[in-house]
Amino acid sequence: MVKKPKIQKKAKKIKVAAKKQKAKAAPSKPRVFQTLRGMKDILPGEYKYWHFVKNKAENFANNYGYEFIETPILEETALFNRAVGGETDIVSKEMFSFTDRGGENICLRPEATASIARAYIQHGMLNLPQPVKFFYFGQMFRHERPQAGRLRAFHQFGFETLGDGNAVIDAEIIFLVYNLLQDLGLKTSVQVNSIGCPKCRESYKNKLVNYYRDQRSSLCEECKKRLVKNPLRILDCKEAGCEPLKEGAPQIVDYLCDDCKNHFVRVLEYLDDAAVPYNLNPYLVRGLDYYTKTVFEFFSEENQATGQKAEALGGGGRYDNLVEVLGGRPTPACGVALGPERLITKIKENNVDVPPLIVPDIFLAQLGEQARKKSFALIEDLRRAGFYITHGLTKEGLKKQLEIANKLGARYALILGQKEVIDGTIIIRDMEGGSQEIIDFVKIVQEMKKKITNGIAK
RNA sequence: GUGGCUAUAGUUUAACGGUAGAACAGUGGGUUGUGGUCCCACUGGCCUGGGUUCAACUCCCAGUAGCCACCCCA
Repeated sequence: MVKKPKIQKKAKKIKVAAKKQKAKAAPSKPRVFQTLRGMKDILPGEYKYWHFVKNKAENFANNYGYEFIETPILEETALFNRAVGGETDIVSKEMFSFTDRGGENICLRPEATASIARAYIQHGMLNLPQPVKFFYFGQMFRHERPQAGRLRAFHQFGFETLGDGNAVIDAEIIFLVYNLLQDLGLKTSVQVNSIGCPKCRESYKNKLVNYYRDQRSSLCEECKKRLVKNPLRILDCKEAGCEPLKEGAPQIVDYLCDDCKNHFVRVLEYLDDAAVPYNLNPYLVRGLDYYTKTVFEFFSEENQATGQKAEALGGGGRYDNLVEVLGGRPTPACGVALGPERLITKIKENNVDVPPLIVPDIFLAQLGEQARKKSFALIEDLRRAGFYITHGLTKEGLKKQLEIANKLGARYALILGQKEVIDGTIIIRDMEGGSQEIIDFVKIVQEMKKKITNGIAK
């Protein structure tokens, strides 16, 4: 390395000093904050999509008899350890968990089913008529590397049925979600599998381990570990060495016990009867420990067609042992979760026609102080009469106000100026055609009722 | 968590080792009582920190964030 001449060094020093002084002289602006990684604001422009999805989901919940429930976002970390499983990815590497001021080990919930099972037990809901059916919608948190459609703070909504082990329940949930997705304008397909109960799964695991042990050398490193820890997951692996092997692997459906097999067959029969198209996927293994018997995932259809690797729009299954694992009485249950962010992405991609949020029926424009005062009272009258109304009370000039009315998409503008105040009249302007009529001020509410209930609006 | 790509007005973007132009949006005006078209003007920007250089928005490094792949799932 060449040493710099002294003069240059000196110049440098002066420059740095100058910079420092500049920094002092001009007090730096406060820094601008931004959302944490993987978290985002839902802005008004985006909101109609959220309203669309949430609204439809809530309607389905009502129609299918699911009651609304909200559980806290913070829970004891141990809850998920126990329910979801300490070895699962979600718990072992994706939880926002920390020790709070009281020394308690708590976390932001990574999913909702565990909380719902907890609530069911805590509030003695086994004493309610069974099954108990819940609908939830809320934020979940997973500390993952974010990208489109995978966030650290994201939403899930879902349907859970506790207290009934009948296969109809599984089918109904799949059917419900299938219909909901269609109603949202999304063509989807369902993949279904059964992973049996702990008993038959155990015997299947042995078969699977035997099969793979013979080919151990072709397995990837990860799968060699899985062979011991969680052999079912090997079926999920996409490594070049592992993937082809699953062709010859024993399939769990062939090893289900009578009870599990019957259950699965019945689920499929119900789906057939309801004409829900589904694909049997013997390799579908869900990543949460609490699942038993039926498991399923929903994908958008074009992803299947193009073979593009798809994120699931939703998934779920039966979890007959969860309540017991969490200290409750043995209680069969089944549920599903969906991701509104992903649904919205698809809705946009498919150009689904999403209705705008409330558009004002009426915009009231005013000119002059007297008119403004009179308008203030009139707006309230119109609101009470049930109209969606906005106004330009803070504005001067008609042009400006009509411009706003136009941008908002208001159907009618009411114009109240000095002239009208003196005459005791008001102008109704049809914003689409531009035609205007002058009405007696006292008759305006009645007149608007005529116009707007006459099928033009709402 | 590992690897790759990216970062310029509110948004989408252009150019350049000598500090930046556009379109759309916003504001004001043309029209002080009439919107959606048109015309004019204005506002507003190089993610942060370091380094190389006489000079960095530009090159290098780090941080941060976004996107992509893996992992996994919503």
